[in-house]
Order: sequence, then C-alpha cells, then structure tokens
Amino acid sequence: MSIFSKISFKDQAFKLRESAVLDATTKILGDKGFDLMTMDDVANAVGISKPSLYKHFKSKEDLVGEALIRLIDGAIEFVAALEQGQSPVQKLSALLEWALRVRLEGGMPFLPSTNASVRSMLMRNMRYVTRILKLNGQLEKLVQAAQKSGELDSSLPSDVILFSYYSRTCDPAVDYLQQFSKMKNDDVVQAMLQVAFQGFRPTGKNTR
Amino acid sequence: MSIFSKISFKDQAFKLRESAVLDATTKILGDKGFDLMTMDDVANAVGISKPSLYKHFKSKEDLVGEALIRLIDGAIEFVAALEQGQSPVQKLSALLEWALRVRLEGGMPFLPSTNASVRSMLMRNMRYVTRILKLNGQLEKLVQAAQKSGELDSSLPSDVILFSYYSRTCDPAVDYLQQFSKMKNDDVVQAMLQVAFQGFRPTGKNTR
DNA sequence: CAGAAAAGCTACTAACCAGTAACTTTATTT
DNA sequence: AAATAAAGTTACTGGTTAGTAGCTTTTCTG
Repeated sequence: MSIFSKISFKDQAFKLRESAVLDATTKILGDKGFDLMTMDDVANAVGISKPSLYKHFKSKEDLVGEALIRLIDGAIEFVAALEQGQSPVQKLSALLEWALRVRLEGGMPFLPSTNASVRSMLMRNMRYVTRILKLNGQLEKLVQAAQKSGELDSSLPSDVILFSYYSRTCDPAVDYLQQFSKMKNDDVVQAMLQVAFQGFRPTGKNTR
Repeated sequence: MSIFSKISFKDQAFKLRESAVLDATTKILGDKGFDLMTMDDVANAVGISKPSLYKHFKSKEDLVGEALIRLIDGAIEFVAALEQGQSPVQKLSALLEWALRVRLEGGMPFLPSTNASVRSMLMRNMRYVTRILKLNGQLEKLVQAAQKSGELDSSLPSDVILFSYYSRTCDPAVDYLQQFSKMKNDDVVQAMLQVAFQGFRPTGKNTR
C-alpha cells in the first residue's frame, strides 16, 4: 500500500487537475473558438499558471486535441450504451439530442469544423482522427440501415445525410434561439430535432 | 465637364479599387475566417500596401463590416427582384440557393455567426444591423405567410424556422461535400435544399 | 512648367501570445 | 531534519499583427 497508494494519490490529483483543465478548455473553446482562446485564459480559469499547464499538455494544439478527443469519446460511449431495441433513426436522434444538450450546457460544439486551419490541424492529430473515423463508421452504418428500411430518404446520398447530421450538432441556430427567443433548453432541443429530421415542412401528422 | 469628369474619374478608380478590396476580403474571410485574416493578406491579394488599405477602411472591423454589408445588400436586392408569382417557400428556396452558390464559388458564408466575438462586433455596427433587420423583416414575413398557407410547418415557432434557415446558408456540410464527395456544385445545392426543407425523412413523393 | 495636393509606400510601434528558462516553494524520502 | 525531487511561479523571448509616422511618387491645377 505504501508506494502504490502514494503514486496513485498523486496520479489522482494530477488527473483531477487535468480534467479541470479540459473542462475549462471546452468551455472557453465554446465561447471564443480556437483562435481567440489563449493559454493564459485556460490557466487563469483553472487557477494555475501557464507553465503548469504545459506540464500537462505540450502545446495548444495538443490541449485542444485532447479536449476534442474526450468529447468524441463521450459520443462513442453514448452510442455504445444505446439500447439494442431502438431503430437506427431513434439512435441518431438520441445522439443528436445528447450533443445539443452538451452544447446548451456550455460545452463546445461537436465539430469545430467552421475553420479550415483548425480542421487541418486536427487531421494531423492521429489520436483524434482514429476516434473520428470510429464514430463516423458507426454513424454511417446507422444512416445506411435507416435508408434501407425507409426511415430515412434513400434518394439522398448517405454522405449528404451524414455531413448534414454532423452540422446539426454545431448549428448556430441553437445559439440564436438561446440568446433571442424565450424558449427553454428542452424546447430548443425538441425544435432542432424536428427541423433536422423533418425540415421546415409540415410533418404530415397533422393532415392525416 | 472639366471638374466633374475628373472628380468622377478619380472616384471611379477609387471605387473600383475599393470593390477589389472587398472582393479579396470576402474571399479570404471565406477561407480563413475573421481571426486569421490579416490586413496584410488583404493588401497583398489586391496588390496594394497596408497603409493604402487604411485610406479606404479605417479598421479591420470596418473593412469586414463593409464586406458583409455588401453581401447582405446583395441578398436584399435578390429578394426584391424575385417574381411576384412565386410562393413564399419558392422565394425562400431561391434565396437559399443563391446564397449557397455564392459560397460554393468561393464567397463567404452569409452569416459569420459561428464566433461570438465577431457576432458582437457586428452588432455594434449600425449600418450592418440596419440591413440585417431589413432582410430579417422580409424573410420573417415570408416564413409566416408560408406557415399560414400550410407550406411550412405552423407548429414550429417562426423563430426556429428563420434561424435554422439562416444557418443553412453557412452549413459546414457544404464544405465537407465539396471536399470529400464527388458531387458537382449543382448537386450539392440541390441536396442541401432538399435537406433544409424536407429534412432527412423520405419526402413522401416516392410512396405516393 | 511650377507648385500643390493627393495617393502610395517603407519602415516602424505597441500590444498580444505561444512557449520557455531559471528560480522558488512544497512534498517526499531516508 | 537534511537531501532530493517534483510542481509551481515569475519574468522573459521571439514572432505576429493592427495600426501609423513620415517620406516618395504620381496626378492635378494654373
């Protein structure tokens, strides 16, 4: 117990601080984006100094990469934990709902895809790319299964559906609704889900 | 003719260069975004020096504001020029198609809304806000008319439709499709339009 | 053609930020 | 308690960029 508990205690503290750093990074990235986020911002938010931050992460790229990896891992876990009984569309809907809630609670959008230079930076991060490919593979299967069963439109290329699906997780309409409408978070989520799957057209349920 | 033509000639050259500056700004903004665009980038792209650029625009904020104002003015003109015979949804669809084509041809997305600090910068620009409000008023009318006639889902708040509609003009799925799929620009536009209005669900046309 | 005025340019500044060197404090081991 | 190692900190470097001062060239006027 002597050596192990001490090492483990230290490790625990270290991991705890690391997790706090990632939390702060996620929050600040959501607010300001990659370019405007400074390492001092992150250090101050956590209450440590910048060089301490560099004890955990060797660069800004690395830090942001790890924050995104944690986010993607969360999504992969979420997908894995979904009940087997649900249809592909129910699963896709549940994941999108989860992503939207993460965002509404101050997190970062799922894909930081808006910026070409950030995108290419991430593509150079193997650990990140690996996870993205894994998640992407799972979602692609869901989309294609849903198209086969007629739940999703099979006349659309599955690419289109998949990329559009990703885009909904970082849809700026969420920010606008949160800022300018009086809607509650739950209502925003429900509305975004409906728009994503049904578009703006009447659902047909009313006319049946 | 003496004085007037000379002044007008000079003015013309000045305006021409100004327009070239705005073109370059639009292009670079589309590529790199506000934070990464430098004034040197713009000056070099146009082939003038940075101080000359500042003869036209008093700051980076001002320059970007003017570029966006020109873009919004284009949209307002486009809406004004639409045929009276079209339904509200046809008009909304035509405008979205126009915005997507502008983007695919290297222009900047309609709304630079992804970044909170850029958003707040723009909100302090009266000339920009005035135009946005004007365009927004016109689009809001179209959306509400379409909801009344049953062309668009009247169970959704019109805010939700309107903000989601704006978001489609800067949907990152467009970038991904352009980069990773083999689709032609025309097909990308058609797919995005279908997804925006119908969502991912089957349209019903196939099953009728 | 002389002289004024406008437009443009080179070369700077001030501020900011990622990353680091070297010193200080705290914890651990014996 | 002394020696050592680990973690943290202050204060810096080097590079970048918005914005400008002041000189040079071009254009216009009489």
